Amino acid sequence: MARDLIDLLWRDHPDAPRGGTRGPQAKVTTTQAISAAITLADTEGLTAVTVRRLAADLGVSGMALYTHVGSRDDLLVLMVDAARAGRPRSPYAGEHWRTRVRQVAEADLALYTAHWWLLDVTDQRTALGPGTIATYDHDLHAFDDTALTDIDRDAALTFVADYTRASAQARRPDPGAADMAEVWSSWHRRLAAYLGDEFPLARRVGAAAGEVMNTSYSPEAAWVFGLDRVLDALESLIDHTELIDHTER
Amino acid sequence: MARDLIDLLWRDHPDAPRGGTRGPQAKVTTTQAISAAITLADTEGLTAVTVRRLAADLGVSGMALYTHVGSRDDLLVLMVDAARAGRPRSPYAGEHWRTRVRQVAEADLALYTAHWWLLDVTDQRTALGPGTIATYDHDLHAFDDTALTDIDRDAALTFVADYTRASAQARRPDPGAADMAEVWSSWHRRLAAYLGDEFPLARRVGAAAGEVMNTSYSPEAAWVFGLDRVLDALESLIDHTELIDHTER
DNA sequence: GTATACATTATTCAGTGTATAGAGTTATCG
DNA sequence: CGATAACTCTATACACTGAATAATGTATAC
Repeated sequence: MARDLIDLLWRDHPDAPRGGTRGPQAKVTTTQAISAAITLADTEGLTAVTVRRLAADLGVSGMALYTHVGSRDDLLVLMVDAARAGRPRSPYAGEHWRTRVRQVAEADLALYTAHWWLLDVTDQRTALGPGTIATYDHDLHAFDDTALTDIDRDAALTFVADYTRASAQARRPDPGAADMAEVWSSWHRRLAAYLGDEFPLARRVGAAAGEVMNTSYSPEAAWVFGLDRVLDALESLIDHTELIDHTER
Repeated sequence: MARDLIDLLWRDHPDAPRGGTRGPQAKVTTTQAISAAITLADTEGLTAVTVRRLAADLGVSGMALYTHVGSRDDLLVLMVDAARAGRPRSPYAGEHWRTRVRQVAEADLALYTAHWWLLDVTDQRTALGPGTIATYDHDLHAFDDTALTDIDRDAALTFVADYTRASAQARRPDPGAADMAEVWSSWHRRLAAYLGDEFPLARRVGAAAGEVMNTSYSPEAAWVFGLDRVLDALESLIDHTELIDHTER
């Protein structure tokens, strides 16, 4: 096989080119390879998703994967689209755009939480996949009862998505967190010596923020609060647009 | 050598451990290696910064770098801190926090624009470097005339920094952009066939956003507009804090 | 029954970061 | 001065990575 990425992304579509019937039956399918790669990435991170390792997990040897997937980069795109396809796109609960957009942001954050490696894939070609497109369409509908132009609607969604991505990045359980703690405990004395009396503000604020991180601080609260700020920002845009819309007609 | 990262970060500090005087004179210094790595990353991207390639650029052979740098991961941290140390931290022009924060965001964006690879380094240990700390301190002072608590001040700065980072990511000149155009031109027909009549909203908005991207649209305008939204969001936080501050005294 | 199409495999190549061992150079100490 | 210790640099080697090639095996189509 080694079909084009676009055809692999849409492999469930009726018009997608299917493999011929001749030859031995394939031990694994593209879909199986992708889901095995996803569970592997979920448990051991994206760096564990090597061709050999994934092939071993599938009981197949190395190069056999290239029959079903094209390249490792293509595999990553397929993984992202499969993950997005699995994100809930249930009908919106609330009537107001604010509750809808909040719903979108929370579904997005939940997706990152379930698959942190999504933060590591930046390949633009994911935009061509059915899962990504379906999600994009669904999310855009959150702004249905606003007067935003198409371009502003896209920009607004991007704004929310970027905030969500940044928040997810901040909440991400760092596998090197233990290492960082170790690094800190062995170096903070020397760092203090280097700092001396300089940068009192940075030291005070950094210490406060750091303590809050390590103790009773709820990332959930920070997330909700920040999201409210984002929604406030969008509200000013949306109200402004409606105003213009009314006055110019 | 192979000093600890913390000592290499603070290598210009008077108390930093210096190398002994014995042995042959070093062909390269840590600082030289870092700046060579930065120019290499600027021109060819971070993936071009391999140990062998950088060593070749310096006229030195592979393993010699480990005398001055410890590991490639350490090198990346040193590169980031050096870049941050070079960011202008001029005294603030305006009196109002809004102009100050805008100044910070724009300096940050300029730094990303000069060194796109900064977006690729996520190592937490950069927080230990003098350049990073000095920048953090400087940026925190932008909120000096507000009543924000230390924790909120840190959160506010993070909010701005995250928006700037996301904007930079969006504006980043993708080296695979030509490839993406090629991919698009060879696949958009097939994609259209797969899409059929589905997702009309996504297609309309996506087309509008895509066209705007390729034509007369100014990313500068989007940046300024989004930054204004971010500042609006902070304003509601700051005003609210001052209100509480006044009433509770 | 033979030709064709397909899946899978072992082998191989060009990369990567880095551990190890050694060679060469220079300041310091007896 | 000569020996030693400290230091830089180099070559070699190892365990990885993604991927190209060619060969082997297997099922369908004619």
